[in-house]
Amino acid sequence: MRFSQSFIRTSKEEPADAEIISHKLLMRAGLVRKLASGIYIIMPLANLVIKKIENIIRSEMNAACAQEVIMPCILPANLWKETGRWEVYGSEMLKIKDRAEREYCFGPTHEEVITDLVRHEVRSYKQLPVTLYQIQTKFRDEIRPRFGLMRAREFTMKDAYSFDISAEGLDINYKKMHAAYCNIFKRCGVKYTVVDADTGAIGGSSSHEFMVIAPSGEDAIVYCDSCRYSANVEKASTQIDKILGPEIPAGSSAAAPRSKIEKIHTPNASTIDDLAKFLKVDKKSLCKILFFTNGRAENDGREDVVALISGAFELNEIKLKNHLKFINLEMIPSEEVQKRVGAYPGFGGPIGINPNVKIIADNSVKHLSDFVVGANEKDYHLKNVNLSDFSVTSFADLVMVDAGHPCPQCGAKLEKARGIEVGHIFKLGTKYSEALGAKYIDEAGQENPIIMGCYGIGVGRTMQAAVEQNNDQDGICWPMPIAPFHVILVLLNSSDETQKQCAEDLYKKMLAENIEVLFDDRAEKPGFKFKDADLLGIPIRVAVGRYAAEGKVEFKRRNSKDLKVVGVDEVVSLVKSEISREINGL
RNA sequence: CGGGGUGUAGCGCAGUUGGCUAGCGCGCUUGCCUUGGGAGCAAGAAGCCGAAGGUUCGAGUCCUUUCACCCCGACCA
Repeated sequence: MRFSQSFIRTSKEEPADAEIISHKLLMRAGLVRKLASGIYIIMPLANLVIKKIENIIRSEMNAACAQEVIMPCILPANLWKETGRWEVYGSEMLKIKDRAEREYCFGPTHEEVITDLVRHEVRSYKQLPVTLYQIQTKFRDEIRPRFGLMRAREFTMKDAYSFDISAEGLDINYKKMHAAYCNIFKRCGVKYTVVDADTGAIGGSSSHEFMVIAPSGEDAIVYCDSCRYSANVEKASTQIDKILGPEIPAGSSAAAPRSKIEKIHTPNASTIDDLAKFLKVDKKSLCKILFFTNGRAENDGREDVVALISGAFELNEIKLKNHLKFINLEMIPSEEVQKRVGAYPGFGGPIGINPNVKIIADNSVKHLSDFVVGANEKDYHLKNVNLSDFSVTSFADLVMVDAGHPCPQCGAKLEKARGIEVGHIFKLGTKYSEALGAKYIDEAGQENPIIMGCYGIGVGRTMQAAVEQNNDQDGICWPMPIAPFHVILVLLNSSDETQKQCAEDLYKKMLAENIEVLFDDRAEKPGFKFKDADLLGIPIRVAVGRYAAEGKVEFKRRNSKDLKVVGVDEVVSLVKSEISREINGL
């Protein structure tokens, strides 16, 4: 490609609405353009990168025996109503109607469609297992799109679905996909880590996320250096007894009140920190109360709950939401807490509240004795409270794990980092096959639901994550396997006939050798071209300049300061060996 | 959806005690000059001042409504 004829539009000025480095670089290097909030045009250069990522994905999927299909992006509503997700997915789904007022959505994910396909095509165990995938445009009407392709509303996703006759079969497929994903991200040249994850709206029994580590990542993860445990904080657990001491066994003498409950005056101490300071005790011995609701109207199935947790921890709302099986979880507005729950915000406690309100307690509460709770009266708390003083509806792990907490596996201190979720794999089990009646007949002639897994990769997000991880103050530094071009050939002085002839010859030679080369033949000054070359981040730069008269050119790697002057006749083979080493050697 | 903010040339911005012809930098066009890290000079093109309504002799500027976009939260590949 000749730069002079290309549709590459670079800019030295930063766009006003980009926050993170990769978004700025994507804009400055002319890789993407925004059409509307969360909706982007992929420019020619970015398209080259995306096609490379897609082809890496394809080769690994095919190697894992997955077969590519293309499902529609406009999906009929009835399938979604069958699984109940027409409601559950809610306003994140873009719903549309045709001229006959029939309802459709623009597909946000494809479990329903693929399961519908398989229930019609598969009858016998002999047809299983099978894994299908597609690379296709999705639309999710995100509440807040941001960071360019990082959280776009319209985006390209690779989604794969496996169908098995047994849990063991699913395990095998899940491991295969896990390995394929590792290969894919490694081949894309990004540093990633795999973490235990929450399954969210997709559902299923277990899942792992593939995270590209970057400070700008939207997810927090914790990991353990000594045993390699790692998890999204949404999912992570810890060892409570290492922090609070052993659990107090229910019904034992220790669980019985040791001292009488005592009402204490605690003026203005309405937060855990204030209260701990006021009472001169550790936060551990306090019990925090939080008020939640499923957000529905009073006469439309509203359910209010309170959650209890040791003052030593923060509450993880995702864990609570999963435990309650709520579609929605919101905090009750503090001005309504008294009326709805019968507790006094800031001085709230589980004793004496509205008996219809469920009390969900974190497991950490089992480790507390003679603790402090609010008295449900302004400026008063109760001390010497124990679990036997009120009735807990259910216990659950509700802890938000943080850096420094003990690793759930080995007890070492956990570290915290941020990551960009580029891939997510799920063991779905029979959630969709049962809802849609996707069954097979086994050897004994029995009908059973098919056991499913699903596996997603955000293609555009992976591209941007690669930029987020591979850049410097001058621009992008593409990893070789996904670089839009392998080489940028820069003619430094286009009015110098010797240089020009030399560069044109080299360009032809490289094309003849099938080298992916961008030829900067523009009549610009050298400095201008160097800046563009750095911004675009093409891994190898060959510059034709003042040494052209001696039959020599300059060879430079984007991610190194070293400049080599090499003969025109040897540069092509040098370029070729660098490219093949980095693409095949990874 | 709740909270905060911004809409003026392709991009980044100034101009808002109402006033005459709406400006600056970058980019763009033409010419000259220049060619090793985003050169210089000269000439030029480019704006329904987000949209609609109102107040006024007069609105980019004031009022009302509306739309779009961005940031903080929940959601996700």
